[in-house]
Amino acid sequence: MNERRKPYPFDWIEPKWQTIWDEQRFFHAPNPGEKNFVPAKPKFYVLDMFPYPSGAGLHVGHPEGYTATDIIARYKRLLGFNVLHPMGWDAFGLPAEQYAIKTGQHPAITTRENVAKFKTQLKRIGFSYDWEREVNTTDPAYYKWTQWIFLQIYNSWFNPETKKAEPISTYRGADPDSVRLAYVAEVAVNWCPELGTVLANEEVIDGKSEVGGFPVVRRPMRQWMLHITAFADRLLDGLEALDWADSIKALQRNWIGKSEGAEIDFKIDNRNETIRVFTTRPDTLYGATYMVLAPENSLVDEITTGEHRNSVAGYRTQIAAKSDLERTDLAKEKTGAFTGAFAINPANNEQIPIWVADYVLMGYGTGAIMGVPGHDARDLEFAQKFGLRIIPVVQAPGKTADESIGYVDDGIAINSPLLDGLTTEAAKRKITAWLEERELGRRSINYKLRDWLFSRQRYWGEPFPVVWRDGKHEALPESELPLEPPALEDFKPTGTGEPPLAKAKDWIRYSDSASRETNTMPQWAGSCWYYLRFCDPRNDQRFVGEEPERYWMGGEKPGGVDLYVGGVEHAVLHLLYARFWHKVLFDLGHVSKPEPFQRLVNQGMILGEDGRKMSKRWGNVIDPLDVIEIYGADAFRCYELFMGPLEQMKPWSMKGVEGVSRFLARVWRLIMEENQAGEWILSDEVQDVAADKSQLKVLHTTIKKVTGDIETLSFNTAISQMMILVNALTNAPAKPVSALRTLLLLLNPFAPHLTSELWETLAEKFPGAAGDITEQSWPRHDERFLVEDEIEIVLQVNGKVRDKITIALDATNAELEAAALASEKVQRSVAGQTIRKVVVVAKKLVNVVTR
RNA sequence: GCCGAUGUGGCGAAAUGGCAGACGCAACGGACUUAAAAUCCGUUGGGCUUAAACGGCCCGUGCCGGUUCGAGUCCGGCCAUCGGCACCA
Repeated sequence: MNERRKPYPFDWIEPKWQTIWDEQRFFHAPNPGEKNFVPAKPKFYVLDMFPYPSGAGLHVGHPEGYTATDIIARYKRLLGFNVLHPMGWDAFGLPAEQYAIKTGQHPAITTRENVAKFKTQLKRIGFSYDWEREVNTTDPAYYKWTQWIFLQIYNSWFNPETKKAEPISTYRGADPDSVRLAYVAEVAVNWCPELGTVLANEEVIDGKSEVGGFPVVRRPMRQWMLHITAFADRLLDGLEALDWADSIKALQRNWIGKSEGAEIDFKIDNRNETIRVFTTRPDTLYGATYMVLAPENSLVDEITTGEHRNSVAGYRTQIAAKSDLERTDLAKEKTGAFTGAFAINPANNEQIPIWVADYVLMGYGTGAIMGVPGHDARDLEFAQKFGLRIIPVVQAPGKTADESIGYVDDGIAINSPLLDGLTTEAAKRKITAWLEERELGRRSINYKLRDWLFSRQRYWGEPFPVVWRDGKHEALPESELPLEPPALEDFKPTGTGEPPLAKAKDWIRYSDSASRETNTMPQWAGSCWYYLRFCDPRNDQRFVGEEPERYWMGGEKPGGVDLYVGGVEHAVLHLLYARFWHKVLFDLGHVSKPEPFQRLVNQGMILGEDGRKMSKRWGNVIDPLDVIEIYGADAFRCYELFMGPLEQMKPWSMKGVEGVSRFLARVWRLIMEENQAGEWILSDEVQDVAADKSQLKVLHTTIKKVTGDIETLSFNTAISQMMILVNALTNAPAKPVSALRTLLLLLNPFAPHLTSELWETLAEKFPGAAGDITEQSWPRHDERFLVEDEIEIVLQVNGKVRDKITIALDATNAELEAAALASEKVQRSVAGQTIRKVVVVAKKLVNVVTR
């Protein structure tokens, strides 16, 4: 596109203002006590999920949320807030390491290059970040504090009395290592041979690695774990007071997966041992006709009797050989093997067989269940396949006992001497109390949430500040932080499960008697607390200064960050992990708030023009810089949000960008015109005249709507309303400069370059508005300009519109009714019918009812 | 299977229980132009009625029912699409 065809000269306006903003530090937010800090202003902390700087650069999906937050940031500044709006880099991670393996280039170099690229792109869009607060998780000055926080976690335990994290020194037990919030355990991990690392459950999708899609197998390994499950209840309860979408809260609740029930001990027949099971339906105990142990349950070997040893061993081998994918395949039939052993049902002392089956998972509950085929779909299927007894013990409403087999909801207890006639709820209470009295069981709560597998066998991550001595781990002193990873030539996995750091023999050797931990932390670590570091990013004494933390994370609500915007893909893990760390830091007194993020919004994905997910494969990826080249950054920003509601998934459309670009050009031409020489000069039509009544009405309607819409993040309708205003002003022979200035202010958060330039141009000819547009105040609407003397009233007959009349605003209901009945069209519609009722809605409508 | 979200013109989408489709795109017509682009103005849910215009009428927000003077919006029951979890006892 050549110079002449640009709808307005964004190509020089945009770089001009970006330079001014940078040089004059317009968007730098000083901390309390620093120069230019204004204590009287309220604070607003608006945060984006910081990106992983990949080699591919930004695509149009990233800036959607970033534009939304930037509009909020600019709007809040005009409203007189101290705004914290930072950006940084979540730069540890696999791609840079994989690239290093392929090319030998150190991940730090790749990361530096990618960060530079991302930063250039973000700056080109005109975001008002305070770049002086930029952080990078791979910077030793940053991960020093990531390691420090790990030590806080390591040096804490969860006190069940106070339900809080406390320093390990307050623990009175014999073995503190057994209760630390960071502990080492031999666990079955998701080992990915291809990546040469273990993965968290969350990083495994359908038995394959989330990154790369490589096969993942189960394998026991010694791993660092974080005891997040201790906080399950608080993570659950804390959701209540947060302004998050219900759907996101539901995802977290679902992930935590709290279920209440009972543990029940079944005595093994002829042995002095019991099998403990967890059930949410203790009321169905009389219907428990068999038990099942998970194949990995260590009791299996002990109890299996002679003639069944071969079949059980065979079954367990067969299951062990299966991948996770095969095991969780729902379509398959139930399988299992009888152990030959029996247990005693504590309710009725009946002997019931003990089976092994893979539909019972070792990782949930106790790794054993009581089989109640009458009222559990899985147990029913299993019992039917293996011919086990099925007893109905809960009667479904309106059904016979036999018809109630397979009924899994609440009903009335039957065939249960102690419980007969009780509702499910009452029966649960009674049987639990009965079991507790006899010490055969107890109330119990189970969670799906597992402890967080926190170690990775990688190079490009934070090393653990831990050394091993005589087989025991101990923390490094704080003075040795940051602990930097060793320089390596070869980043390849060792293939044995030993991390790449194991290759750095000198580095590992800490002293004659101690050696360093060679695992590194997962990528989640750095992002668990970056929002805190932004408050005080250059502090080298503390992970965040107390005063900046209290100021920026302050406020009346429990969460400190006022608005957090990012992709829904982080709805569970990142947000749960960050909340967990935050609660530990809160308990230990390091931060002032119990929750990190008060209001959370997930932006929807942007699809390609073909309606498919953007991907290289479809060739439908849109590069923001290509769009900006043709239409400018302001048009790009506006289109990102004009497309539709922020949270919705929606397809990209270049035609749509063009439409928005036309709108901005119309704004430009409201104020500017081309002279004979083809130069843009201030238009003669811009005059210092008062806006007329209709202009004032649309202007103030726009102020009101845009303000309300920004608050609710309804940016698409805010832009629509500004289009209406511009359309209304376009044909005015004289453009009142006051109205234009208001328009520019309203549009400024959306199109900051264009409006800055026009504001400056207006100021040259029309005095009275000193300073840059970003230094002005947000306009307020005046209700007086919205009301009219006369108002249009809709006349309905039986709910259908028949006529419209214009009538005085203050017309009484009686006058409205009279006017409606006088309408010729209404009379025609009601002719020959009896009027039964007339509904009058003041200032809106009159409905004449004849039925 | 469970949980959640969504369903409105040719397309992206608007609509405190009160005129369905604002605004934008696309399309069509007009003005300007030698011409095109750009720009400006106008038309645009479907159908019936009418020679045409004006006017009038009917239908229409995934489907079926309900509440209401009045339902895209509230309630009940389905269907479809997308997302999450998934043998979680």
